Amino acid sequence: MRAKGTAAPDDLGLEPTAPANAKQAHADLIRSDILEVATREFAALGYAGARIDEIAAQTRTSKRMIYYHFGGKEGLYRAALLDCYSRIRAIESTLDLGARPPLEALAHLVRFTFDYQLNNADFIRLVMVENIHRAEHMSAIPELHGLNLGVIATLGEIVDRGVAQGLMRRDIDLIDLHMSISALCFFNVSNRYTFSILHEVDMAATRTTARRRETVVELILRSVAP
Amino acid sequence: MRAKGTAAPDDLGLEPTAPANAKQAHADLIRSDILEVATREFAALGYAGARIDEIAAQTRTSKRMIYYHFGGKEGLYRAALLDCYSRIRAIESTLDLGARPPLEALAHLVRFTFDYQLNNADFIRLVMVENIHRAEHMSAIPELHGLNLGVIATLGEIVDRGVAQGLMRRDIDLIDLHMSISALCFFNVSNRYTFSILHEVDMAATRTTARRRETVVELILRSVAP
Amino acid sequence: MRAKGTAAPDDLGLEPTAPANAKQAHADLIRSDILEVATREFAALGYAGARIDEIAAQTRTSKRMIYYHFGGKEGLYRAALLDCYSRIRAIESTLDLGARPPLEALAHLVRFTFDYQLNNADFIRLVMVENIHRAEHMSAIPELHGLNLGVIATLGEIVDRGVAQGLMRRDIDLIDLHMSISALCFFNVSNRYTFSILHEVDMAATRTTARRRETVVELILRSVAP
Amino acid sequence: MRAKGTAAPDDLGLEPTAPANAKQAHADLIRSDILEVATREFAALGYAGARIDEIAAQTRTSKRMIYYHFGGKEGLYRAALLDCYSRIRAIESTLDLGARPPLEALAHLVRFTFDYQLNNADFIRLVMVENIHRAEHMSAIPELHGLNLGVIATLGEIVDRGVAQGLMRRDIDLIDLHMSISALCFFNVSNRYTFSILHEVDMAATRTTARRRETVVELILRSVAP
DNA sequence: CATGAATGAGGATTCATTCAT
DNA sequence: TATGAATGAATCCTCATTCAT
Repeated sequence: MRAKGTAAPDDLGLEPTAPANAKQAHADLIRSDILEVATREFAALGYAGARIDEIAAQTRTSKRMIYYHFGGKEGLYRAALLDCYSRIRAIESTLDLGARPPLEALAHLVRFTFDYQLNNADFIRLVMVENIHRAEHMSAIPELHGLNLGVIATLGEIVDRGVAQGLMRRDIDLIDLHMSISALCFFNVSNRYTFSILHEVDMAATRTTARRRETVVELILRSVAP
Repeated sequence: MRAKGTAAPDDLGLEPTAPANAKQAHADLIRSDILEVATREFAALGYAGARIDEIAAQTRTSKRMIYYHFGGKEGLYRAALLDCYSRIRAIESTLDLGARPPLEALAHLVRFTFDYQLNNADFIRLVMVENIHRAEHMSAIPELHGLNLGVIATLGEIVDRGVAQGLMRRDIDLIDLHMSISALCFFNVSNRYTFSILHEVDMAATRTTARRRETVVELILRSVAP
Repeated sequence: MRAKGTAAPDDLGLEPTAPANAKQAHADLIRSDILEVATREFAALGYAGARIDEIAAQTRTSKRMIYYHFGGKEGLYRAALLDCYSRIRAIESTLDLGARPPLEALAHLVRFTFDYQLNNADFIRLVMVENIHRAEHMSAIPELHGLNLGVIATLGEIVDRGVAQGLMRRDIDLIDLHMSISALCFFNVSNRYTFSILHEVDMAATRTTARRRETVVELILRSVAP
Repeated sequence: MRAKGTAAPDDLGLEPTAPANAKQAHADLIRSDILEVATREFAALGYAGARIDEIAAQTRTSKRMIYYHFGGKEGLYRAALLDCYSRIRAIESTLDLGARPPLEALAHLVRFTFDYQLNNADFIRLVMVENIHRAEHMSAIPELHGLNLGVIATLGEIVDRGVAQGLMRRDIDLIDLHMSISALCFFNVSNRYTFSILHEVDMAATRTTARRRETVVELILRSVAP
């Protein structure tokens, strides 16, 4: 399908190398511009619903550049997906939870996760889109395989300390715990629209959101208590 | 535009009336057939990704009949959505939770929700699709507005009894509680594919699923404890 | 194309025979009902633009009846066309112009034509539709061939008297005269919309119309003056 | 929806700018080609009756290009309409009637109008089609609003001179006069087919046409006489 | 790199008409 | 006679992608 082997997608690694020169820097800007629009469009309309023409129109460049840099619609979608995951992982790695007491660290992690997902709805929606497609695109991106193992390790350190201090149960399954945190934070954004209609409430309201965050924190803290 | 006699989508109401005659019964069968296929296709490919041609090919009727009975792609999608919600509501109303002790009733409700969503992945995926589209189709289906208020009421009775018996906290927010249950059950199905890749586990494995169900039950029970 | 030889179209002769019985009378009512709607729809949307479904929906009967009585879309269109022409001919034959002085008779004929066309815009539009289709449907309706020869004859009597009395030129071509009358009256209705836009006036305004009628009368009278 | 670069319909303005380059020149040729065929087809079959497929088949390009350049059936129709009106206006502006004596100028204008309409039957038919649709497409083309006011002005100069020289009545309404000219010339083409059948004559015959032209000229001249 | 033009393969939708009861 | 259901053959339109300059 893709014409020539544009190496572009592989350039989207997690550590952006310093641009060799001004030309490369410009190219990076163009890529960022396109990716930003693409993320929004794929998140808003799904993979099939997004339009290359529309994405190009919202960019400062032309449709031709999308094909040049990303090879096609699928390449663009994959790049957007990888870009989103790269961002969150980069930020997560700066959390420095080791310095806090275990329960506080856990609460902090939950709040961070809650807020990040709340403020990055397009990322959440992209993950939904990907799940609808049974993660077939994600499967093809090696960088994403096991990407969250680092988060699990971080969680492990917190739990280890919590158990050692008698503040947490001994039989906590880390993946289970992470899944609970993710589920409770994710749903808040992912199902906002249908939930609002089914219950005739406004899930996007700020007050609702603030209360919900604390509910989630407490839920998680209770779940790890001995 | 369409002449008469195609109130089909409205016929998908919650109380299916007995077909007046053999002809109508046949039409109902055809509608069911189409809806079943449509649900699967929309769930698998999203709204834009699903193909009317493909849906028609998988039914016993022709593409033309889809337009006759449902008016078009959007009408079909809406009908599928309403059908899914109607089913779950119908089943929920038979749970008879009032006969059980409060904590057991709550646990039963959680297990039922968990299993139903696990066994009706297409429904879950359809809800995801709808959220990607900001519930714009759902908004246009009056029957769905406030549909879950009944579930909230049921939950309220359980909590009332729980509080009265000193088994539950006094300050439980019903919608919050319902949201937690939904989130924990939903995620399990909705994010199965991406989660499996990010953590290099198989979320669909039966053992994993069984353990997860009990984790969720315990999480909820702990959350309501005084 | 048409299934069986429904004799219906031939029944639409110019002299409606007295209905043999109540059943026939009912059938006539149905035909009238359908024809009225059909005339309006064909006039409003053209032959191809009119919809059998829509026409049926506006009648008190069903689509099936259109096929039963008129055989199909083309039969219906032809019947509507014939019906319109039959009406105008029937009315024209009651004008009794012979009793008036020649110039007055001519003026009367012009005013009648002007008003009739003004008040029967759907008829005018149907004639336009037919001309767009190069009168191919009309060609197939024998009753319409030479239908206006009677009007020409009437005009001839008036002119003969006018010439005899020295009130009109000797070299008047009757068809030419009739065409001028028709043209001036027809245009008023047929080109109302485009003319209004091109000249930024409202041709449908009552005052405009009244003045225009007298302009036309005078134009014709001047044209026959010796 | 459509990305950029397809301002084609707007390019059909009255003053065709010189194509910037060879590529654009080619595109203009293609647009002309399409427009020519479209005018013919819309004129022959009406708006709904014309087929995009058929139009495409008669051009040197593909159906896809029609959508690219004109956006769709309606855009194509509008472009054809605007094109026709632009042509006639362009030609009218070269008539140079000011150099002739008033009655001769008027006669010349009538003959020109008569001949132009006779030789551009597709234009006339397109105007009919537009009137059947109550000029809804024309309304949406700003360039056409008040387009004929220039012709009225030209007519005004002639009449002014005619009145000054005592050759014309003082109370001539310019729009009325223009309407009479238009009506008499238009009918000749527009109602050719039905008129021929109703009167069993051949309105398209050359001799008939030549005589009719002089009849119309005389009619108009008589109408302005003092 | 940039841009307008071009394209084939599909995809949603419509319509006149017929059938079964 | 009346009505809902059914249908095949179009018909309009869209999309990802490529080409020429």
